[in-house]
Parts: sequence; C-alpha cells; structure tokens
Amino acid sequence: MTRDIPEKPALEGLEEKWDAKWEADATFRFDRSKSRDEIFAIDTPPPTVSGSLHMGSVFGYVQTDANARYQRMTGKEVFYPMGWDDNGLPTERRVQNFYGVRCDPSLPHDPAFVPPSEPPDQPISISRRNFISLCHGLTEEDEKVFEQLWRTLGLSVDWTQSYATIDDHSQRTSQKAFLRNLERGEAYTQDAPVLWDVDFKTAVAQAELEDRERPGFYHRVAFHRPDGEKVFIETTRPELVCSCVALVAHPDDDRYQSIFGSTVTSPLFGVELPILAHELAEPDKGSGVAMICTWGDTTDVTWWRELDLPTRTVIQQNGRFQVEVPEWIDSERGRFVYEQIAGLYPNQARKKMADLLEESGDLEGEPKQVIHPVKFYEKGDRPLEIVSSRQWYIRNGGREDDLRKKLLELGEHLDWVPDFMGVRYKHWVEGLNGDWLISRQRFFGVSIPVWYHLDDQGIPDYDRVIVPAEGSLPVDPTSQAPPGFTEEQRGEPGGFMGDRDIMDTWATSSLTPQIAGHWDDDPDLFARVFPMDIRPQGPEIIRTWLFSTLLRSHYEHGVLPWDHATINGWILDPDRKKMSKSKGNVITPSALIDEYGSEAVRYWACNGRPGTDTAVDFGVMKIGRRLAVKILNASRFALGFGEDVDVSAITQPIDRSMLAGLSEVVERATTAFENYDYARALEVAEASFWSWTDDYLELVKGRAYSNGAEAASAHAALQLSLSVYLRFFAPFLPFVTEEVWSWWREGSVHRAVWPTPGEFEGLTGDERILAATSEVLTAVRRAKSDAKTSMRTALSSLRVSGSEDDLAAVKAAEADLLEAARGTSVGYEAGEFAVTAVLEDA
RNA sequence: GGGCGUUUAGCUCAGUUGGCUAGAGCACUGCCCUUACAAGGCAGGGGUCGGCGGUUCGAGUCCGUCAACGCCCACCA
Repeated sequence: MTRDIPEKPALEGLEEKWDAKWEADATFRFDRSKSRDEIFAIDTPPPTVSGSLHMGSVFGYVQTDANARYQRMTGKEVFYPMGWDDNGLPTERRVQNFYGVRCDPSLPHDPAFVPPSEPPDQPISISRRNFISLCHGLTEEDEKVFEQLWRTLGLSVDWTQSYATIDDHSQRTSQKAFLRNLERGEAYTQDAPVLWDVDFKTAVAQAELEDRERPGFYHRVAFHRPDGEKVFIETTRPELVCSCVALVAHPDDDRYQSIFGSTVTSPLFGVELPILAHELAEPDKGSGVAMICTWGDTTDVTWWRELDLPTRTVIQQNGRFQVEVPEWIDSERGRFVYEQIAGLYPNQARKKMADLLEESGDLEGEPKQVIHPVKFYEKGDRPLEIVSSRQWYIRNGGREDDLRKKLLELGEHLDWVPDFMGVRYKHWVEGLNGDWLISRQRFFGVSIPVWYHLDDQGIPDYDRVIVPAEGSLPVDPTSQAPPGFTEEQRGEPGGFMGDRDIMDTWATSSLTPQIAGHWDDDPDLFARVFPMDIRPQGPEIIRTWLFSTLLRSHYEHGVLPWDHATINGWILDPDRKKMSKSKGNVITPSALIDEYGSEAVRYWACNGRPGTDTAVDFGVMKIGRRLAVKILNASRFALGFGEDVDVSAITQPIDRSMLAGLSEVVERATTAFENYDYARALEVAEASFWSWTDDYLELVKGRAYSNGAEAASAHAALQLSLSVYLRFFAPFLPFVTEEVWSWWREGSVHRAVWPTPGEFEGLTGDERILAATSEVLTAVRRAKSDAKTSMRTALSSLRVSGSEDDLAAVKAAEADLLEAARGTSVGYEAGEFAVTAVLEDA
C-alpha cells in the first residue's frame, strides 16, 4: 500500500477523527456469532449519572479499556457494554437541587407541569409521576454528556450494547430476579427495627452505613430500687429514658450479682424495669450497667431480641418524638415530663431531659464530653435512628452460616486482581450481621413488584403476597392492579394494596451481567457472554456491588458471575496534603483532556498499577503526550523510505539483533497483559521503544538513507519493528497508533493481531550486537558532550577494548557505528570494556 | 479496637520468584538548530531504599517489631 505520511504530523483532532471513523466502521461492534470461548465479556460498571464525572472514574475505565483492547487484538471478540446507573437517590437529589422541586406522593399528577427556569428559594412540591419524569429527563441529558466524554477518551465499548438501570429492560430483569428470589424463599418481608434516615425518610442497609466521630456527653443517671437505693447508668442519650425497657449488666460482674432479677423504676417516668444479665454488657464501660431502649443503637436491638423485651418506640419515622404520651408511662409526673419532649427531635429532647434530670436530682455530676462513633447513612447528614418498620430483605448469609460459608468459598474461587483485594470481600462477608435490606421508601427506582390482600377490615395481610406474571413485567403496583383484581378494589376491604416501596439501587445493579447479557429476553446471547470474564470496579464497592452481584448470580445460576475481579486503585488529590492550593479548584476530566489530550490522560491512568492508589499527576500526563508525539515523528522516519520491503531482506546483524530484543519484549508484554497488568505491559513496551528511537534509529539512520541491500535490510527491519510498537501501544494510545497505522496499513490497528514471537522467526540475531554498539555510541556522545561540542563533530580516532564477545559484537555493526559516531575507523583491543574517542580539533 | 495497603533521589513512581555497581520521568546543571522530532535531542549531578532487630555467602526484595500516612471494618451504654 502507498504510504501517505503527513509533512507535520500532530495529535490535534485525532480524537474526533477516529471516534467518528470507528463509529462508522463499527470497529468495536460485538459479533454475537462467536462462541463463548472466543468471547471476552466485561461486566462494565455503570457510572452513577448524577452530574459530572471525576478523575476516579476515568482512571478505572481507561485501565479496563486497555485490557479490553489487548484481548480484542489477541483475537477475542470483546463484549464491552456500557450502562448508566441512573436509578436511586443520587438522581433524586440532583433533580431536587437542579429544578428546586420535591416529591410529594400525595399530590395528583399535573400533565401541564413545567419546571421553573431558575430553581425557586422554596422547593415546589410535585407529584411522584411529575418528579420521576424530571428524573428521566435529566439523566438522559447527563448520559449524553457522559457518552461524549467516554468517546473522547477512546473507550472501545460497543455503544449498541448500552443500558440504563432505570430503563424498562433493567426494571424487568430486576423484578424478575426478585420474584424468583421470593419464590425460592430467598427474599422475604418482615416488620422489624431498621436503621432509618429521618431526612430521606427511608430505611438504610448495612452496606450503606458509615461511622462518623461525633461529640457526645455521658450523663450519669440514677434509676431507683424499691428500697430507694440508686443504680447508676451512663448514657449519651438521656432522652431515651422514656423508651427504656430494662437495665443490663454482665453476668459475671460481681458488683451486680445481688440485683439481677430485681427491678428498678426509671427516673422521672417511674416505669418499672427489670435488671437483666447479658454478656454483651461491658463491665468497664461507664458504670457497667446499661439501659436498654427501643432502640438507641444496634446493641439495643440485639438485647431486645435476645432477652425478649417489649417494644417501647417513641421516635417516629419523621425523626421526632411521638406527640401522644406513650401508654406505658402511667404516672401523673411521667406524663407531665413526657409532654416536655413530645414532638421534639432527639437532640432537642436530649437537652431538655438533661435539664429535667438535673432538676430532679437524678443526674449525677456534670455530663462528660466524649468523641464517639455514630452511625450515618453514607449520603446523609443526620445520625440514623432505629425505627420499627416493614421492609423487604434478601438473605445474604448474615444470618445463615451455610450460606455465608458458601459465599466465602465462591469468593476464594474468584481470581482477584490484585490478590489482596480478596480479603476485603472475605472480611465483609464474615462481618455481615443481618440480611440485605432492599426496600427503600423513595421514588425514582424499580418498584417492588408485589401487592397484598386486604382483609374484611381493609388491613393488609403481608403473608398473602400477590405477584405479577413474569410476562407482565415491569409493573408499578401503585398504579396497576394485580392479576384477578380491578383498580376499583385498590384500598377496599377484600381488595388489594400495592407495595409503595422501590428497591435499593444495588438490588438492580447487582444484576448487571444479566441486564447487559439479556438473561431476560435473549437466552442465546446470555449463553455466549455469561459467566463473564472480568468485573472491573473500585475497591470501595466490593461490599456492595461485587458482593451483591455474586449473591444474585449464586441464587439464579449457581455460579460465579465472572472469573476475574480487577480492582482499580484510589485516586488522590494532586497536591495531597497541601490543601491550601486546592481550594475550589476542582479538576474535571474534560478540562484535563482539553489541556493534555486524551492520550496523555490515558497514559497517566495506565501508569497507575492495578489496585494501587494513584495521585493525579500532570507531569505523567506530559510524558504521555510526549510519547504520543514521539510515535508520530519516529513513524514518519521509519516509514519514509517508500514501499514495503519483504522481511526476507533483513540481513544485517544489527537489524536482527534489534528484532531479537523486541521478540523478548513481546513475550514480557504479553505475559503482563495476560495477568491484567496493563501497567507493566506499558512500561516494558515504552522502555524498549525509547531505546529503539534513541539508539537503534540513530545507528541505522545513515544506512537507511543509502541504497542497496544494506538499506533494504534497514527499511524492512524498521517497518516490522514499527508495526510491533504500534500494536504494543494501541491499547494505551488508541488514537495516535491508529493514525500512524492508517498511513500504511488497511483496517484498524485495534483489530490487528497482537504481536507474537512467531513474527520474528528466522529474523533474529545476537542481542548483544545492538547493546554493545549502543554502549559505544553513548560513550562517544559523552566524549562530545564533555568537549561541549556538537554531536556532528567528527572523530579522529575511535578505540574499543573489551572481551572477545564484545569486540565481535561491535565489529558486526561497525559501519553503522562509524556513521552515527562520525568516525572513520575503529581500533580493537582485548581488555576491560572501554571506549576511547578522540575528537578532531579537540 | 481489628484488617488491608503504602513508605525507594527535591517531586511522582518502577524495582516480578533475594544477586543492584538501586532505576525512570519531572525538576536541576551543561552542551547541541544532528536532514523523524527544538512544546525537541544528547550528556551529567543527586538516594545510609521509613526506624530498629533478625534469617542468609548475599536483603530495597524474606521474618519480627515500631512509626507515619491512606483506605476498609467495628455493638453509638
């Protein structure tokens, strides 16, 4: 093919040019005619569509793309879909802020509603349907922006295989999987204490918790024995004295042996309470006696359950103390005291109760300040409360040892990249203390697809769940009637009630292999891609996304959803601890791409080792850019000698020597990629490439410009080695390699075959020749540098001493060496390796 | 309180199963407009490999211990 080499090659514009061409040629389109063993399937993480992407996303996605491109070049058909995680709370929050609205499910749908152009000061309340419609609209816009960024970055995904976690197909898959869990008894509903976010007014799962250090005060509070003696407890939550159901101490605590089984009355409220023993009580914490409330913390829940205590809830789902005085407070004084805190938030009630206890003399001493961990919803601003509520759960091994053991075993069979990430999974599964709570009292998500029978009184019977037929999915139980009922029977005695909750976003994204592989509606495709080859993702969502995907796959298919989990590292601020400079200086990926180019950003990402935390580093990006420019220029030289020459022309020892080295590099880079170590593959290829340009190119330059068989050998060797380097770099720098490839090759470099040692068969020589000659050349350059003269300065004499092998190696490339060094002859002598170069006029 | 990871030149990081005279790039110094490349190229200076102790003929690499930093987990009395 004729070579079409630009005079001044440049990086600018390559992203748009090749993105358009790849799209037009369907270069990365998945060919579903391939069989499972010819396919490499990737369970791409669907990014959360809630505004802008950050560098952390770019980092992991580019690394995965490098692995994907390598696999494609080895001949695998790559199944590389892209999803958007748009369902769930992040989208709701973004819509609320963006439009200045809030969802009020009690309002009727307003078909004419248009959001104001500017968000108003006071949020406008809108119906659930209007709210969801805004969510859809905004996420669609965001998804376009995201897709554009991914394209600019050069992700080789097949854009015809995309999905959104809120689209009908995902909803159908999610509901179908849930119904199957329900049918097999893996999902169940139960009314129980749950961790509750009072602002979002939803239950929260264990995986979404985080502890935050908060200041609190230990209040030493007196309870009263019948004989008037005081029993002290210490609590940070005196406001919960009214919901106290018992006191507890450790069974072996000598101080309290005599009072176990007796009773006390609570201060101010005068409620009679037992003193019980339980080994979770810690003798050296506070006074050694704790009050059990329903519920101040998760230990309370444990005690309440294991000691079979009554339920005395006072905090409601809106986070406030209930207004009516609870019936277990029957004294006149108790009722009066409760009225002081009725309707308050816990922090308000806490101060009030502390005052009242002090007045009554039941608070001893000054409250002591402590810093203690408090449970928060990871997206929330106020401490979680524990309220009793009916929720849906999926069994996850948190309460069944057999299942837990099985899940641990599956985790051991998964190939973790890097290895140590596997322990995070292990610890998470070992630490599970309850089933997976999947229902959320929110709006933008996949509905829990069930209804409940209403009895003669109109009370729902949660044991009589009505399920839809699989063929009718997705369903919205709040607006559709169940099979065998009509809409008129909604809410009527003898009729039905639809479940109002939606599923947690993880309940849907735990099914990404099933969604992307079309388990629901294309079993042929699913069989070709599942179980998938890799699950790339961040370390922080091992406990959520990875674990839940594994669980759902185990339930539905009885297998691991993928063979390998490649876990990327964490992204650190460019100036790490130097926070002074980073004020308000948010780095967006698109800004970096604009400044340094996609190749540079990709290069930076691919330099981050698998699983290793990496700082945003502009210096590394600059190097990436320089490498890309170097590829353009070196290619211009290597291809500047006319038509292709057959490799049989490669006869010169130094050319064969270079190819011998390159053949080894091929093996090393390939091994690295086979272990999903894109970073090492890049490092190996890059080191080789720089010495190729610095030494080999300089050494053969003169000969390449000449004529005859010697020149032809150089031309053929340059062409073969360049072809190898372009393929080496194609996974990392897809645009510039494709650009150069197009100068002289048909088709895409991304569909070219990955280099193999077989390409060098019969073309290699002694590696030592190039190495030794390069050493001599470096010594000559040093001499010229020391003399502060131009590299063009001629040598009056050049003498090399070394072993017999060294000398033979240099001799084999003597003509090229003399040309590059500007010498006329080389003198050889046996001895220690040394080079003496004498300059003319020196 | 437990677990995992990190700690190598001023900065950002490589260093695979122990053999290194410890590397790269940036930054720094000097030189060079050499016909692929001056938003380049060539050459150079710079490190007691976090501390201490151990195993070994030999340790940046293995073991123990301590420290700093980061992340994850942990029952809020």
